[in-house]
Amino acid sequence: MPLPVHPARGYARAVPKPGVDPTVQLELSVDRGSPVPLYFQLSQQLEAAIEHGRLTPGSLLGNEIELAGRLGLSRPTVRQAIQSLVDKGLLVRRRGVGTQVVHSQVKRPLELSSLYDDLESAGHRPATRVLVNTVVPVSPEIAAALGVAEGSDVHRVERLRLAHGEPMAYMTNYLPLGLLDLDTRQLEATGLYRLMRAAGITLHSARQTIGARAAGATEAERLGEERGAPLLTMQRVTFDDTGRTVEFGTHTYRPDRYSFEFQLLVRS
Amino acid sequence: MPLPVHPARGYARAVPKPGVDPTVQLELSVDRGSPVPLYFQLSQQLEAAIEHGRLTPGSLLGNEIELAGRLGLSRPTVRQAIQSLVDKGLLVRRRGVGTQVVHSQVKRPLELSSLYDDLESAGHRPATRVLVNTVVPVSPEIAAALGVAEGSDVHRVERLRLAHGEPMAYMTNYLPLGLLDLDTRQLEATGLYRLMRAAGITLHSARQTIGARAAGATEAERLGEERGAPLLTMQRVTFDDTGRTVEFGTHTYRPDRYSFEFQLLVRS
DNA sequence: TCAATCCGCATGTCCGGACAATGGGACTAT
DNA sequence: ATAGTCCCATTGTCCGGACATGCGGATTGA
Repeated sequence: MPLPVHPARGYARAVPKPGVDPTVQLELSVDRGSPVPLYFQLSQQLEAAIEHGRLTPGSLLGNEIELAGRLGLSRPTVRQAIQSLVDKGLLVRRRGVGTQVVHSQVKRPLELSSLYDDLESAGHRPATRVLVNTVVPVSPEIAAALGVAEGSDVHRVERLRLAHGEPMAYMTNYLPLGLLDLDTRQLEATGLYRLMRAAGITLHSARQTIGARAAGATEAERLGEERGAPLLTMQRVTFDDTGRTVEFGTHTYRPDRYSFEFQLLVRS
Repeated sequence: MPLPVHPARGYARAVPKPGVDPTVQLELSVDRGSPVPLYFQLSQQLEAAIEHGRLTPGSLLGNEIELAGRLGLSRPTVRQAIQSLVDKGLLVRRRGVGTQVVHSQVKRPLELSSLYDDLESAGHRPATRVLVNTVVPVSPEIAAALGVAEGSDVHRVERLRLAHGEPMAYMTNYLPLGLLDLDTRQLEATGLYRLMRAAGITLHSARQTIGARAAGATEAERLGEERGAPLLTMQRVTFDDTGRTVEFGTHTYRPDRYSFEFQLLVRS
C-alpha cells in the first residue's frame, strides 16, 4: 500500500479489511405498537439471526450507537437487548473492539428442567407409571430436607419413567401437603414440574447432587437390571420464589439409557 | 400523629405493620473516589449484608427510588446493583410489591470450576500425580471433539487426583498444541484451569456429560477399585471466549469419594 | 358477609445525554 | 526491524427524567 504522507494528525479512514468481517447488515425492525418490550423484540431477532446463521460466528455486531440510530432506539435499550444475549452466552463484548458472535455451538445452558420435558422434546415418548401415591409421616431426614416439622405428614410419590417402553428411571419424591393435589392420572400424563407450575408455584432454584452407586436387589429389579449394576443417582431439593421448599426427590437412572448433558457458562 | 380525618380521596398513610418486616435500615455507602463501579460497590455491600444475616430472608429491600436518594445515586445505578443479585438468585423482584431477599439458602450456582479448586476450597488437600504428559496424533473422535484437523498432534495428559492421599479421580485430557505449555511440575501443583487462565485464556463455556458405568480392569486398578465397581464419569469440552476449543477431557470418579453438587436457577 | 372497584405503590420500560476506560492500530523514533 | 507513543473506536458507567404496568389493599356496593 503506497500510504501517501498525511498532514499532521490526519489519519486515513479505516478501510474494511478483506479478511475481517465488516459490520453485518441485517434487516432488523421493532414494532412500537406491540406490547412486547422493544429490547426483547430486538434480542429475539438477534438470537434468531444467530440461530439461522445470518450472523456468523466471529462477526462483529456493529457498534451500539449506530445500531440504536438505525433502529430508532436509544442506546440503553439496545444495550439491554445485547446484554441478555451476552448472559445467554451467545455474544461477547470487548471494550474498544465491539460485540461479536461466539464461535462455538452454544446450546442452552443448564436449566432447571423436568426429565419429562427433556425426554419429550428429544422425541422419546416418555411414559410414567405411578407406583405409590400416598401421604406418610416424614422421616427425620426428609423433614430436614423439606424444612417441615418432624411429626407432620407429606406426600410420597414413587414413579417409574419409561422411554420407548423401557424402564429408565425410578423416582421417589416428597412434597409438603397443601401445595397441590397429586392426581395419579395427571402424574402419569405429565411431569411433576409442570403440575407445580400449573398450580401457580413459581420455581426458583434447586440444589442437586449427582452420583453413582451399585444397585441393590430391589432397585435393580425395578429398573430391569442385575444386582450390583452401576446406577446413576440424583437427589434434588427444589425451592419456589418465596423460599418455600416445594419438593425433595431421590432418583436412580439406568446409566446405559440416561446421562446428564448440559452447557455451563463462566460467570465473569 | 393522631391522624385527623382526611377530606375525600385522602388515604391515611400506611403504618408499618408489626407482623411484616418494614424497610430494613442498613448502613450503606459508596465511595465515589474508588475506581470500583458504584453499582458494584452497592451490590457487594448488599450481598455481604445478606450473607451476614443483616438482611434477613423475606425482608423487603425498600424501594429503589428512596434507596437511590439515600445513597446519592441514580435509580439506574441502583437497579443495576439489584439486578446483579437477582441474577445470582439472592433477590426476587415483584412489581408493585418490592424487592425481597430469597428465603432459602442459596449457595453459589453451578459454575465452570476446576476439581482442584473445589477440593482445595473444601479443605481436602488435593494432590495430583501426572502419569502421562505427551504429544500424540489425534484419534478421529478427539479430533472431532477438539475441532482440529485429523492428522494433527495434540497434548495428552493423564492425571490421578488424590484427596487425603486416596485416589479419587482419573482424568484424561486433550489440548490443542500452542495454547499453553504443559509443565508436569505445574500440573502437579495446581489445576488445569488455573494454568489456562494464567496463560491468558479466557474461559467461556463448556459442554458436559455426566454418567456412570462399570469399571473395567485397568481403570479399576487405577482408582483402587474392583473390576465391575460403579464409576461416575464426566466428559467435557471447554471453549474460550473467542470460540476456540481449548480442552477435551474424560474423567472417572470413585462414587464413594466424589459426587457433583450444585445449585440451579430457573431462568425466567 | 362477600364481591366488584378504585387507587397508590413499586417495579418495568424507555429516552437522551455525558464522560471514563480500555484495546488495538497507526505512527514515530530508536 | 523493533519498541514505544499516541490516538481512536467502542464499550463501560452514570445521570435525571418520563410513562406504563401489575399487584395488593382499602373502599364501596350488593
